[in-house]
Amino acid sequence: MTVEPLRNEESALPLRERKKLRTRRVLADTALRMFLERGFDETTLDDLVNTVEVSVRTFFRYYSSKEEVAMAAEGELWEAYAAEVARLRISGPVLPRLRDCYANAVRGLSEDWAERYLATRKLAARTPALRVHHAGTTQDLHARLVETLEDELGVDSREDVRLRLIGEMALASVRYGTKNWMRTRGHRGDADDTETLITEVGRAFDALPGALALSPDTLAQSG
Amino acid sequence: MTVEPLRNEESALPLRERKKLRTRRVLADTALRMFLERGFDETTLDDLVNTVEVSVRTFFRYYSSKEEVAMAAEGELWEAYAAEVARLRISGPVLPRLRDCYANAVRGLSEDWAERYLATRKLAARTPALRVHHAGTTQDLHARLVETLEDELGVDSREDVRLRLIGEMALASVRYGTKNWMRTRGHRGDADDTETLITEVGRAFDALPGALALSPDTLAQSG
DNA sequence: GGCATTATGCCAGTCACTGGCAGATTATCC
DNA sequence: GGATAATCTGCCAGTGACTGGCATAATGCC
Repeated sequence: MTVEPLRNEESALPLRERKKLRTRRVLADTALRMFLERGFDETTLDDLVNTVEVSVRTFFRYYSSKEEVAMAAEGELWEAYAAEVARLRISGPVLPRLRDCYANAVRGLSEDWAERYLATRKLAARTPALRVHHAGTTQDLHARLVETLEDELGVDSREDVRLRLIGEMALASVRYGTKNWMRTRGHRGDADDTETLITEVGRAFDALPGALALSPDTLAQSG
Repeated sequence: MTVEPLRNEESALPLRERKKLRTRRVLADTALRMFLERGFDETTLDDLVNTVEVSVRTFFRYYSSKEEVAMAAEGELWEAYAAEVARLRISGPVLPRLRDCYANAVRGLSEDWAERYLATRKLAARTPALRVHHAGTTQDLHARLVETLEDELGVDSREDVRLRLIGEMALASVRYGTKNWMRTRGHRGDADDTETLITEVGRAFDALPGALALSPDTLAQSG
């Protein structure tokens, strides 16, 4: 297995932990590369683990499915977003805070994340199985967000459906802001990719009131 | 295979078509019953096809996956909803029309649908694989709705993100209205289940503006 | 009744995923 | 620095979802 440089300063960790971290990364990076080159369905897990020189059994100790390793970059984002919302102490309107949390989460990710994320989403766009997986993880994230909001606001989401709805709105904004980001970013990989992503997602958040009131008459004022 | 009565008046169809329709239904009904009794993961496809006395190969000519046959009732709803939106000619605010479409779609479904749907959703609530499948089909439905709205409104959803957002809002309302319906319906199967479902989903639609403006200060006015 | 069409069943195969156990590697304690 | 405990990894054999190809059977049509 090719030894790759560590992304952050986790060199302080014990040898065993560093090795595990590296295996995780090599698996995700190699998987992404192979899936993009040959296609997700056309690449078997055997292909992947042979390339990385790891047994199948070991693979499943790092990732719970072929889909998960493909979407590892998105998983990082979801984790960061959930953590950011968990730290939140709310006063004032909730939705703008959820938007801020997203920005903070993205800014806290590692240097090369944006590039990997863009590649991941491109792969998902052409792979039905990954779109389904994406939908599933998004729903899981929604459940976590709502649970956090329940604790923070002291409201039962079964009693007040608005908690669930606002969670959906936030995640919808994330989803379609990201989609627009992918379109604008095209094929190059700029250094300020993350800031563009944050801007696009912010735009989607801001478009929510307009979407709610959408009618043929209001189509003129776009956004 | 036990011969079940036809649900509607499709007796006019040629024999072959009636048989196919019946096989489809027996598969879905038996699957739902077995999954509820023994659990989704614990019931193999072999168990199912042996019970229905159909070969595995034939099963996959009717349903594309084990998940799909389990969620057949939801599939009927999604089809009806998409068809209803496709018939829509919009003037005035879009969101209330999407709510009406849902009501019309539900009212157009067959007599025993509500009972099967409730059972389906209960099963999905305790089966991770089905929750993922549900998320996936919802996303597919969203794509169809947005496409329809694009045609109807003459707007490109890539240019105006509000189209996508309003689709998400509608489907979120459907999702959480349904969740509340399941809670209120509990275990019995009333005759007016469908109207209660429509009412609950309507409530969720109406809660959207309040969700958008949600803040600790507005928590008092629930719904 | 005969022929074209279409549905079904069987077979053999691929691939994702899993439990259990043996062997290797790393951490820890003296 | 060497023994021991904890952990990680690989191998094996298996299950179960899903598929292509081909022969057979049922149905529709005349």
